[in-house]
Amino acid sequence: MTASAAAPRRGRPRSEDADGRILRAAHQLLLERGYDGFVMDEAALRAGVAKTTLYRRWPTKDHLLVALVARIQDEVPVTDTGDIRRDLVSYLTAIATGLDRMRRVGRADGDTDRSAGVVAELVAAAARHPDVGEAVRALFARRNALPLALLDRARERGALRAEVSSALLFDQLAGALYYRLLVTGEPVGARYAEDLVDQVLAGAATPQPERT
Amino acid sequence: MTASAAAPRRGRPRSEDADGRILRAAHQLLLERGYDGFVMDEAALRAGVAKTTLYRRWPTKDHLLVALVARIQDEVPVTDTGDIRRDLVSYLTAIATGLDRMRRVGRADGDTDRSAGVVAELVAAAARHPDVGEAVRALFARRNALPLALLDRARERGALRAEVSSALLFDQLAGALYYRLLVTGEPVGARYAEDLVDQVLAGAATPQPERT
Amino acid sequence: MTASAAAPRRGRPRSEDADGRILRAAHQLLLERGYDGFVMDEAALRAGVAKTTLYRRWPTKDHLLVALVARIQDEVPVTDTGDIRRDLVSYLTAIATGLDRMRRVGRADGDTDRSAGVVAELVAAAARHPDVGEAVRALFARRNALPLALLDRARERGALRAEVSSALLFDQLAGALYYRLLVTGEPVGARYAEDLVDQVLAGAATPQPERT
Amino acid sequence: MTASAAAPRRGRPRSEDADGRILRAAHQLLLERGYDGFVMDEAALRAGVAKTTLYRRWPTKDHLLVALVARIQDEVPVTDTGDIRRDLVSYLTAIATGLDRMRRVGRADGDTDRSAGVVAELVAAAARHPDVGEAVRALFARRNALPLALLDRARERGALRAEVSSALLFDQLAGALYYRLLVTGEPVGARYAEDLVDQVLAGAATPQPERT
DNA sequence: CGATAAGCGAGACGGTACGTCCAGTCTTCCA
DNA sequence: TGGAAGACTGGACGTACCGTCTCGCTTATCG
Repeated sequence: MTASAAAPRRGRPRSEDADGRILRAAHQLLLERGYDGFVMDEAALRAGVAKTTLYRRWPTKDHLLVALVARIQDEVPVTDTGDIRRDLVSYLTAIATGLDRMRRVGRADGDTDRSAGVVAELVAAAARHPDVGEAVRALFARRNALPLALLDRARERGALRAEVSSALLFDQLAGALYYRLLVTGEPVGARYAEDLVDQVLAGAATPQPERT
Repeated sequence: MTASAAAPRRGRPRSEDADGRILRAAHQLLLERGYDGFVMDEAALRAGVAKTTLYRRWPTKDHLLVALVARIQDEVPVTDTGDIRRDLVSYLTAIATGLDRMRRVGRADGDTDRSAGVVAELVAAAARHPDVGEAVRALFARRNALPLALLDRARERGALRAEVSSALLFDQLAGALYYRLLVTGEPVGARYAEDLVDQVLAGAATPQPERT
Repeated sequence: MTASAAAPRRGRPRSEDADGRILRAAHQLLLERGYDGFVMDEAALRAGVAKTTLYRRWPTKDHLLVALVARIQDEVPVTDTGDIRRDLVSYLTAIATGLDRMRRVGRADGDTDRSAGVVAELVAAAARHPDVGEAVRALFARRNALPLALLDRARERGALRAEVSSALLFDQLAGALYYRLLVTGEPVGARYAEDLVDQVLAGAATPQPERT
Repeated sequence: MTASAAAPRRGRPRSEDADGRILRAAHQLLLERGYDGFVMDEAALRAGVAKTTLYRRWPTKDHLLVALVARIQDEVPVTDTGDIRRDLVSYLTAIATGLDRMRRVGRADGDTDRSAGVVAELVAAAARHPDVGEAVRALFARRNALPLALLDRARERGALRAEVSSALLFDQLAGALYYRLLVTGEPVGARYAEDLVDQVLAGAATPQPERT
């Protein structure tokens, strides 16, 4: 009962085979060369596909790469054990690992550079094309839906204060991670995730009896 | 007793005049055209300087622009009124305003795109050249020193809990801002800054007597 | 029985139209500005063609200009009236005229400089790139085939001594012309051509009865 | 009896030491790199001299190199044994050898390219600057004075026909050599010199009794 | 003997062209 | 009409190298 009423598509249909080959080739090329070194001609060549075919599917290199990364990074596991601290830590650790893998893309093994690599370029790509920005934001909205729901549930069962905004809370957590990755370049490991969660949950201010 | 024995500088000294003209021209050009539209030839032309003179000072367009922005964005006012909440809010608001100005650079007035613009490009630039990354991180280290000191003082006088890490706390605050700007593209205004500070200070978890 | 099985040429063929426009524009530009003043950007601009299109066809400014001049200078008329003296004089005069025109290329009208101009630059270009040298030599081989044949015929019918080498003879004639043009800069006119031919034919030595 | 009345030169005199070092360094650099690869900065560096010092002496790279080559190539031995054939052959052989040495300048040993190398560039240099052209022509006038005198003497003593023009005769000889070197790139060896002289002296035309 | 004039080393500077790179479009032939 | 191949436009980039200029300093001669 797929709604598509046979959509009378005329002419030769797009090769689905090509789609796969392109994405596979693009993925590997990105891994080898990084964002800047990723060249459309080369991508087409490796996929055994004409450049036209690339551009028929994605209007821009930026579009292609954002789509590609969206595909790769889509799954972030969210567990709900009832222990909000534990769930958040494992979630953040997963993200941190993913980001760190992205960061190393296109680098030689010994490279100790702390810069943000591909992630930064994607952010820039989003900045260059409104629609790519839209896509990236949609991607993140989707990705973040689960953890946000997790936070909501935690609040509902009384593990979080009633006044707490889930969105804000999430910003504090994810933001710190991305800030480190994109801006200060400091490492983000499991330890950091734990400390972060602890401090976020506990709050920074000394207890204020009258504020209760 | 400064060891520098006057360093007998040989050859024609670099024209400080040129430096000024270049940075001024570059600044304006960046404002008008944005990162992508910023063209070295044009920058040289406007500064009344040969392109070689640009490249003698900065090996790359990325280098030049990062240096330029570093110059522009260097000053972020930090007040210390003794009321940590107030100080943080005003600091974050100042940053948010600065970022928002950067974001609009090179855009037509009516442009409603929520993307990160120049900031994202700078982050990407930092990702492309290790030395630019280094410079950016140094810049942020310098910029962040004052607010970090502010947090330290607040903790010392008992306004913050003793276990709180200033660095971590700062990440929660600045991170959230940058995350919104660079990734989700949601607006960051004064209201957001206030809510953020409140929640960060108060903590998310419900009071846990036994955790004390 | 030409083996070339139609070579199934794939992809977009090179625009012959572009070829024409380029060569026409380049020709005019060379006439106006001379070798040194000939600038690739300008040539592309005038031809209404991207610079890459130029470089796809000729790897270098030198290559382009040599090809261009080869095209322009290809035709040198050779007459065979049976009177070898007359034929040679008219041939040499034609060459001299052509060279002289080349020499004036890119010069203001009143310019009295006796230097070799474009011709010299072409020779230098040939010296800079082995393949250009090859092309130039091939060009001259083609150009010289006719006059050499003329000399051969003259010898066969007894107008030249049997021992005479056509190649050597040709060197004496053409060489003198080029030497004047390129090295000493003295003018080469019709009068000079006549005297040259006379002396070459007559020989320099006093008759040596015993040498017969 | 030099008219120069001590020319009251003021200021610091030019260092003759520098002159020597420059020319030596330039010579070697030219040999190593050829005309195109000869770079003023490098020449100055090697001579241990400021670029200014170069330009104070020669207004242009072309000027410097022409002066340099003039210096190197100045001496061509002319013998006068009374046997005009022999004298010419040995003279031409000497020139041919010199040219061939020039041709190989800046080339790797195995290089089989037949192009004219430095000689051609000098000719082009002469074409670019009127005064360099003048200098080159003066140089050749000086160089050619001796062989021309040789020819004159030969004619006077009856070894050459009375009507023969020395200048023209010389053009036939030297011209052929330069033509081969600069244009056709064919080798010029001792054998060629002999054949050339023979044919030039004998004349090409069959004896024409009535032309006497 | 100090003023003056030039030479010199070092290196920045202006200028200008070159050749390259790459994104994205267009044209041709083929399935 | 999709696709492969590859030429094409467009535009910036960074480089190269020439010849000039500006420092601070040195070396001569003149008054």
